[in-house]
Amino acid sequence: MNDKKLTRRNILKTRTQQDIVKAAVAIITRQGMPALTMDRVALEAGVAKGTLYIHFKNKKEIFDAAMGMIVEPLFANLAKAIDGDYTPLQKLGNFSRTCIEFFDRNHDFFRVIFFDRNRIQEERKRYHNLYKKFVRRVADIVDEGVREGVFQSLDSGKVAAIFMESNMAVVMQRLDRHDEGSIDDDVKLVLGVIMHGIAAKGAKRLNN
Amino acid sequence: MNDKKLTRRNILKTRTQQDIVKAAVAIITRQGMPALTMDRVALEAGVAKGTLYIHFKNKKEIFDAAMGMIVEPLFANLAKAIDGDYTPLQKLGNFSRTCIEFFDRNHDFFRVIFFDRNRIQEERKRYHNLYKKFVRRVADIVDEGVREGVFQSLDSGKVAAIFMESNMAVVMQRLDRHDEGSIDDDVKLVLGVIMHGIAAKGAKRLNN
Amino acid sequence: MNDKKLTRRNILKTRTQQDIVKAAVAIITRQGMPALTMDRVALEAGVAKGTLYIHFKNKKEIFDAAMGMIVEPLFANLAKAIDGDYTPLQKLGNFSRTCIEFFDRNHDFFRVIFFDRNRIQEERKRYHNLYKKFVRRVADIVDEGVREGVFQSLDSGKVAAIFMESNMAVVMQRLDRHDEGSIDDDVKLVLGVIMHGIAAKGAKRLNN
Amino acid sequence: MNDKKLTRRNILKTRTQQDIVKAAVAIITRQGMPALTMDRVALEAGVAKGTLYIHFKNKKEIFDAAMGMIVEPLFANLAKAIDGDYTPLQKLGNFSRTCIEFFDRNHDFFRVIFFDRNRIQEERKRYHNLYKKFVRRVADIVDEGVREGVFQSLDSGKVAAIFMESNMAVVMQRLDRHDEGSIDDDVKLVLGVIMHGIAAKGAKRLNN
DNA sequence: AATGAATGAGAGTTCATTCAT
DNA sequence: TATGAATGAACTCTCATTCAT
Repeated sequence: MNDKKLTRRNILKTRTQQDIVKAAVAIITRQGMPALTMDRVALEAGVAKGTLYIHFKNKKEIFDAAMGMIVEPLFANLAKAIDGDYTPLQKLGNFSRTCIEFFDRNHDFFRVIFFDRNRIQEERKRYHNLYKKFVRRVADIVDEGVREGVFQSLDSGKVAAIFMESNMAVVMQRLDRHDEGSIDDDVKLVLGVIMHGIAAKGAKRLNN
Repeated sequence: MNDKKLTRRNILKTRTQQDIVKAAVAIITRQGMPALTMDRVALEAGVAKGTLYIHFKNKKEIFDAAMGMIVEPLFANLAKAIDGDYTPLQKLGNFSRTCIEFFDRNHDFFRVIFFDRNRIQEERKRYHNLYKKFVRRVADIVDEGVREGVFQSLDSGKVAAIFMESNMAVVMQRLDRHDEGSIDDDVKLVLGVIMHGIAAKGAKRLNN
Repeated sequence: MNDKKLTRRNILKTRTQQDIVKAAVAIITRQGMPALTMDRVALEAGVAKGTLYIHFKNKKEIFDAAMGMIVEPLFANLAKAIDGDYTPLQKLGNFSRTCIEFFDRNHDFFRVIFFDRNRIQEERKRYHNLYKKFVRRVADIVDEGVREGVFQSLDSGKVAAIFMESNMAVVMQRLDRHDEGSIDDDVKLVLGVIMHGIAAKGAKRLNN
Repeated sequence: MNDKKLTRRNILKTRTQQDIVKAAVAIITRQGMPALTMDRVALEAGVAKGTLYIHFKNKKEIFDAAMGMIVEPLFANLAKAIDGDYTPLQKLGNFSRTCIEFFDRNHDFFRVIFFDRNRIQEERKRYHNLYKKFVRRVADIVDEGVREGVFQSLDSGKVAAIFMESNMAVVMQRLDRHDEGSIDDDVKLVLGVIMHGIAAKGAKRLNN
């Protein structure tokens, strides 16, 4: 019993500590990350500013705890999704489902992170709008291909987004690896995957 | 004479404006976005701080101009890439090439934007590292599939990134559209595209 | 029994109080006076912060007790040194010995108090260095006088320090007494004492 | 003319800069060093807090400037006093006079530094009082010696202070040099100087 | 058009002190 | 008596913005 109490404490720490982290999450969710100031956290958590420093060494630790509270479950679930005794294809499926479910569950939070409803950083809004415009135009291309019978009939907006993000995936891999290899090869890679997927050539199709 | 003067003035004004924007880009590139302060921009541009406010309404406008200076060419090129008289497939290829070329050309800038070389905000580093860890684990799954003969042999790191970003693409579409439709369907969509691509079923393969 | 309990309590209370005071002394000695915070005292003493306020009214009282613990013995010994049945000269000798012995015994503590080993307040360091520079220069003057045969051959650094502090002694007496009397007279006083001492003119010399 | 202006500027810098330093000096003088906060300096100087950071990098620089404004002249004069073509004895005399004059001139400032009229650090007051008590007791010893005909008749308070500070001079030399040499020798040194001075044995007395 | 000193709100952090348990 | 979480004022420092020159 005492044990349980202690364990609980260890996991959730103090009520106040929880309140603070929750406050941080709420602020990020409602106002965006740049709004995360110690004053606001204290106000939202209903404690004095000094109290924050009893429970956390500094702002970074509060931020980390807030991110952890949101994001850690994702990574935990993701790990579970691909660690079991599954075929590679099943693993990809699990991964995909876990991702989508997770962001669905936390949509308020991530809508802010990604599209930031917040005041200050609305600079991105403009680029977000431009981005959306291009998604639409790529979707038009997809629709065009569907009409011409060269593409399958799928949700063209989502397909367009997949295509664009696939390019970004390759771009970021190049950036991160400091890889300045053949652009042609990477274009072929993206196009190949988008057009024909990664399934082995003789493999039978997934049943949808 | 007056004309000349005016022209000169216009050029000079433009020059100063350009200097300021260039300074902003240089600071972001070298020191990261949180280092973008008016003081630093003025110093880098070789003008007084007050001068910035003659040419730009506020910091946001300088930031926008800096982003514009970098990003606008991308959107212009992207537009060119898909506006001409091409087949849908060619358009996608053009789009892909334009993207990769562009980020390659501006890799210094975007490495900072994406991976945030700077000191203070290294909070993200942790999440970036977690992300990279998962890319590696998904790449392992891909390799596993290759060994089992169910996936083609491709750069598994890039394929993993494409897969993960494809999921994010769908997630963000859902977020943006406030679409809470069937998760299963979206999992199928992602898996379908990743496995078999979007090419119409009878279509002949791209030649690589 | 109740007696015993009370006694015990009294001892325990005293023990805790002693622990606190010892902790304060240790912190000052090791880390300097600005490091003397209630948190650190509590940690060092092995009690909770609130406990400090049971035994002492406030920080000042802890500081006073700590200073007292160190300095009181000096004043006690000093009193003993000059209270007995000695000649004036013997008293001065006792006084001198008591002083030097005392600071020797507590050198760690006073090196911090005087020379401020700590980081933050290194402002003083600069003035301390200037002071030391002047001690050296005055020592050079003393050495010069020795070579010229007008001064005795003594530890010129210590003599220089004695001379400089003698001036400060007079300065502080003037300050404390709000004495704005003849500067010439005080210069003569210092020079007279430094050159010929205070011994009555006919008196025979101390034997060294 | 422009030259003069520039020179002036270089020496005195901006008016505001002067105001700030003066404000710092005033605060130290009136309220003691711990009262030197940026808020108070700004208030006293009649500028905004942010303005302080235009003219000084941080608090330390303001403090240094304030100390410099007061103390630098002393060191400059002291240097002048001992650098000229004087006999060693004259140099000591010049030094002494410079010291006393200087502290007389800045008595307000140094009374605070030494005896601190301020609230917070009144801890020292107690020790200052103890110190004064001992000066009085040593003065009594001196008077006793005078009556017994072994000491000359001088201002016994100042002589007592000189004696006590001479001991401190030796103590601090020992502390600073980490010198743990013979205490007896140092007692003899102090007593010797106090009793007979440092003049060479055959030298003729100063004329007072 | 250009300057740069001045502003002032607000940031993160520290710490002596209080008080319910 | 002992605890330690909570307080809140005070601290140093940053920075976008204004404005007289």
